[in-house]
Amino acid sequence: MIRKPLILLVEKALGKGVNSGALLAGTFPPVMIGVPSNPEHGDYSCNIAMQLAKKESAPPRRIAEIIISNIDDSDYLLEKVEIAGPGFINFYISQDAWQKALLEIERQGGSFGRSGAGEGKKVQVEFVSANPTGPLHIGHGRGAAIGDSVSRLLEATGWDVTREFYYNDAGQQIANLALSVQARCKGVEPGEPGWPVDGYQGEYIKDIASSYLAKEVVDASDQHIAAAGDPDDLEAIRRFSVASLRREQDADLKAFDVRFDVFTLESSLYSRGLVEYVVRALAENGHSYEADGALWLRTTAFGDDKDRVMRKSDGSYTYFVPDIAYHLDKWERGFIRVVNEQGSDHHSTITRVRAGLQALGKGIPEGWPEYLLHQMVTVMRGGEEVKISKRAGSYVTLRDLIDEVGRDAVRFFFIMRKPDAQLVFDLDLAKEQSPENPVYYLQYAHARICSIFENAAGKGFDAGRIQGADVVSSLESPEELEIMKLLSALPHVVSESAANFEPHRLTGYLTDLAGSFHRFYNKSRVISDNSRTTLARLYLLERTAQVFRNALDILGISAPERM
RNA sequence: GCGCUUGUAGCUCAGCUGGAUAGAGCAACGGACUACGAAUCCGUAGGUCGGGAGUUCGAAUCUCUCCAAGCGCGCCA
Repeated sequence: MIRKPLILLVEKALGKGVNSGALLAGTFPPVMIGVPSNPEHGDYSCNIAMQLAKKESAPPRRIAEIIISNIDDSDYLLEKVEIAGPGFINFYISQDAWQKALLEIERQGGSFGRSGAGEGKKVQVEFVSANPTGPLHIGHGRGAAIGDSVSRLLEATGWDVTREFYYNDAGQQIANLALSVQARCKGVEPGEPGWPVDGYQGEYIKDIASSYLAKEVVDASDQHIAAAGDPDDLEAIRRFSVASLRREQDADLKAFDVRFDVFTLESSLYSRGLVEYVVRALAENGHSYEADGALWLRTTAFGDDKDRVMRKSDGSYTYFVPDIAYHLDKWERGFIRVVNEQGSDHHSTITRVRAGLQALGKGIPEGWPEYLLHQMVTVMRGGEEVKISKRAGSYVTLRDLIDEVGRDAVRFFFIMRKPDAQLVFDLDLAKEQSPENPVYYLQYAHARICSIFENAAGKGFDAGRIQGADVVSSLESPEELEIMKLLSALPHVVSESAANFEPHRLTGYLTDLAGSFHRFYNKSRVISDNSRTTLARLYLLERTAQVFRNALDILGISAPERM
């Protein structure tokens, strides 16, 4: 909000410098504006003069002088401009500009922080994509939180987002699932004769078996299945089991407030003939060959370290063939961008999927689709690591976590660190609703502001109906300025978060904002005998609350008015 | 052995895409409520940015090389 006009000022100054002959013509690097770590160096600084020193063959400080002398600050954005150190240009923003920024925040209201940068173009975000072989666990939770936040960030920057969930409803894992349920139907326990190799041992398998025998009906998001109740009908068991688990996962996602626009079933790629089509197309393009009774794709031609089997000697396809078919389908549905959010344990699929898409020769860009990988979550309970094993049935489910910790805290914890760093989830700490928990820290800030508004209302002040233009000039204390500076940074933080798929930047921003509010609160009284100061501060806090709500909304976290 | 990711204060982590004196929260110690929510604030202490070399005006950030951890490296998904 301040940064952009500043960049424009510098760019215009460069242009004027060229016109007057003081600077050499040519292309300039993009103007970068940074925030100095030392506040004495101004509100913003620019290093363009040092970057140009070589090209202009002039000392950076002289270039900086030329730029400064050509700056036309007609809107009185700047208090002063200085050259410092080796050639930094330090900008000191006028109080007037910070104060006026508040008026702009009020004007933009709920849309402040958002932008139209994506121009309404279509982007698909695929995430979670858990197979229906068990409830969602804590790892899926991280994927759900990151995927949903990134989707919201993309929406906030003007993209038309489709949230998509892909699941494997065929194949070996599902066969195992069906066999496990069947064994339970027949009263076979894990380890006993007749228990399937690699069977799923969790309690939920037993539950599905008894529901099946009781001929229950299951309604999942995309399926309506009535149990046959016949323990010998493996196909009926498979369909019932998948639907049952889909229903459970739907409920988990709903509890987490994560919704999907499209569910794609792997089986549909076969039934629509897409898998066969892809295999044929790859063969026709000369990228496949037969060896050892199998059909191979020459992925080494596209950067892989070895070729991969497409069709096994038993005639079935390996998982990555439907994956390619699925992504071709995404492309043909018109998504110029696709973001796949998944666990980093699947990172080896990236090369294969992209290789397959390149081999199809459809003109799909090499870097398409984009991938966003998150590292593993380790769960600590009682100071010990909880081992996650789906087959043994011992793991923390997402549902347990939400029930114990609360949806907002779980979401916040999952996104507060950059996705590619491992996450230690300390259950005991997260359950403890203490101030160590950063989500309480910032929700408290919002609740505290709302509480001030209530008090103000009791004294006849309506924080929502203050004429900002009349009072903002009273806002000039260091604490007030600190808040104003942070507020106007929101659009930049949102666009950077979205561009890099880094929701944690926004959580960090919110923690900073909460901190500067709490500092202000402890230092200054909002409601006082001085009505002009009171009105000005209420006006400032009204904008602050707005920014909390806008930013928390982009993260899918609530902004409670009391706690 | 190869690939991806990570390594920053005692612990958990930031560090705005190469900028100026590396930051925050916990934990430790010392302070602040007879007024708007003390779920808060202020102060003190705490560092070889894993080690080494290189690139340049300038490196936690880029390159190379070691060391350590996690995850991959199936005719599993």
